[in-house]
Formats: sequence, C-alpha cells, structure tokens
Amino acid sequence: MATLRVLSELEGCVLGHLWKYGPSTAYSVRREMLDSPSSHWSGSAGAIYPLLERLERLGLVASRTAARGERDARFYALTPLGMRHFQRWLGPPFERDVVSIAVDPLRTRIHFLRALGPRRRVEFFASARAELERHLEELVAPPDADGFDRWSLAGARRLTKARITWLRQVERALARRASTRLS
Amino acid sequence: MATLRVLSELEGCVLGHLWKYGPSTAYSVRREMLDSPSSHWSGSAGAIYPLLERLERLGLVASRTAARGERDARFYALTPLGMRHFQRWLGPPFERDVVSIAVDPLRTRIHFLRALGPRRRVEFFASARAELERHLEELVAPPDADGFDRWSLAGARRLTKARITWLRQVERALARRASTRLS
DNA sequence: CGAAGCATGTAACGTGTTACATGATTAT
DNA sequence: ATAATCATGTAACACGTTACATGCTTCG
Repeated sequence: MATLRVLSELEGCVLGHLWKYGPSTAYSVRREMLDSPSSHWSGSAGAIYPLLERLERLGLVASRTAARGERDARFYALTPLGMRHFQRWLGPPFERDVVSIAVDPLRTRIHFLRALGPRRRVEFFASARAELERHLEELVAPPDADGFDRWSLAGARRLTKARITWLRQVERALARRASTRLS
Repeated sequence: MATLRVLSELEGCVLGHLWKYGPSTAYSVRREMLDSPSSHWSGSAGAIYPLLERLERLGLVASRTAARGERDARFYALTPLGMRHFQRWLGPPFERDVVSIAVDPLRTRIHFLRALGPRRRVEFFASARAELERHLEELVAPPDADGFDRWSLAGARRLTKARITWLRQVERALARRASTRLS
C-alpha cells in the first residue's frame, strides 16, 4: 500500500459509508449526514463533492455514471486500495488526535469561570446542566441502528453523563467554598 | 452591546488569556498554547497574529506598542467592550456546539468496527485502552494551575476514564457475543 | 401546469495549519 | 563571533461552511 497522507475524519466516514452501503452517490452520503442528528458535519455539498473527487484521484474510490437525464448520476464505490486505506484509518495504530481527549467547550470555559460573578455562575451551571440533560434525551438510537451504532451511542451517552456528574461536582465544590468563606 | 457574530473558541481563549494575565503580546498568548500539553491548538503564529488584529478592528482589544529595537512589541489589552463579549462568550446562554457532545474519533470508529477482522479488533481495543491510559497519565496539573484549572483538568480525566470504561464494556460485550456464537 | 424538493454541483469565504522570513537578544 | 532562541510576522494551503445556480422529477 502506497504511503499516503492520513485520512481526515470526514474522509474516513465517507469511505465508511461506501463500505457500509455499497456504491453510493455523493448525495446519499450527504443525505445521511443531513439526516443524522448525531453527526456534527453539516453534510454540505461543498465538502462532499470535492472530497469524493479527491478520493477518486487518489484511487480510493471509483465512479461509474448512470444516465439520469442530462446530468449523470455518479455512483462511487470503494476500490480494493480504498478498502485497505479505510481499514488503516480505522486502525490501530491511532493518530494522536484519535485518542487524545476531544475539546470540551464547557471545560474550556471552566478555566475562566472566575470572570463571572456569583449570579452568573449559578446560571452557568443551571443552564449547562439543563442543556446536557436535554442533549441526553436526544441521544436515542434510530430504528435502523445496528449493534455497533448502539455501542457508539452508548459511548456518547456515557460521556454526556460524565460531563453532568463532573459539572455537579464542580458546582457543589464551589458552593461549599463560598459558604465556608461566608461563615 | 452591539450585536456581533459569535466568538470562536480560539477567540474566546485569547480574550481569556488577556483577562487572566493582563496586557499581553501575541507571542505570550502563543507561548501558553505551545507550552500547554492539554491545548489542542497549535499556537501557530498564522492563527494568533491575524486573530488579534481582527479583535482590534472589532474593538474588543486595544494595543499599544512598546519600543523594542526596530520592530515594536505590541501589547494587547481587553477593552471594556471586549470584556463584555468575553463574558457573553463564557456565559449562558450556550451555543449548541458548546454543550453538544464533542466528536470522539474512537466512537466514530466503533460504527465501522465490523469492517475489521477478529484479530484486528483485539488490537483495536488493546491499543485504544493503552493509549487512553497513557493519556490519562499526561493529564496532571502544572505547578501554576489555579483551582479552576484543576477542576477543568478533573473534567478531562473524568471523560477519559469514561471512555476507558465504555471501551472495556464494548470489548467484553463483543467477546461474549463471539463466545456464544462459538458454543 | 406550477410548486416543492430531489440531485448535482460551484463560488466565496472563514479559520486554522505548516513553513518560511527576518530582526533582536542571549548564551557559549 | 556565532549559534541558538526569542519575537514578530507573512504566504500558501487545507478543509469545511454557507449561499447560490441549475436541471430533473413528482405531486397536487
């Protein structure tokens, strides 16, 4: 397998779509991202179409066109090379970013929480907690989810619960500190 | 406060740096990101210098130059407007991305785990577990961390542990399924 | 037939990255 | 003196976003 720059997350997911569903149009890849509430990609045409052209130039996918009026529908399929790179992307070994903890904007904000007054801090925790709980309720398996999809979802739920627990712990600790300062 | 597009995470962090350390040069902002192992930003000059120019055009920071040889050192400080926007960025209400779960590349890969053979799957879990444990050991507070920094770090540790627990659970479940299929 | 939306793109832009350039300062 | 590193940038690029353009299909 020729050395090739590391695939991006989006590229890996697109290859994964082709692996999972077989030959697909750019639009159906888009569709999945547009429909999925858990995907953080917009499914923008401006990302998908150039990406598939790129992958074709690299030889990871091959397209055949099917007549559809004047514009042709273009079906992309994984090539054997593409399958190997997909599996490598899936891999181990993992790139550093794959395993290092994802950025958590709430965690980032805790660094600066001292910049908020007491009243705003209370709102901070209340709002964050409420939003996280709401988010948790959105994390339900769609009807067509397979076992692996469900395990993935379980991971998302677990992380969300961990964030809630952590926030509660911080909140309680700060409240305790404030009360001891007052007493 | 004039309506203004929402600040990016990096912009918020840069304003946070100015809030925390007072008037600073672009370089010292960079320095902090270059040095911190937990920041996921590269601290690239090509991000920081234009960003501060942008914030100055928006009136969120103001710079004064101090003579330093031929090139001047430029110290940026938060303006009152900048402080208000920083607090708004920090505060509730939160943008959707702030609270919705961060992308977890490991979780993404679980969706496609069926594409790996049994042998590679074993490697997948072993490698991921090992890397996560290693990552956990890196998550220690630097000597100058204040209380909020430590709470933030505690969040990172908690999330990492949640990922480890989740991975172990998935691994065990798959092993169980495999053994029942064999028996 | 006309409107909605399916399907395939293109254009302009924002933001962060790496790599490079260059002057000033510090250490050997 | 000269090498390293501090400090201030600039240039080219990668990748994803929104917004737009346009042809085809379906449904009332």
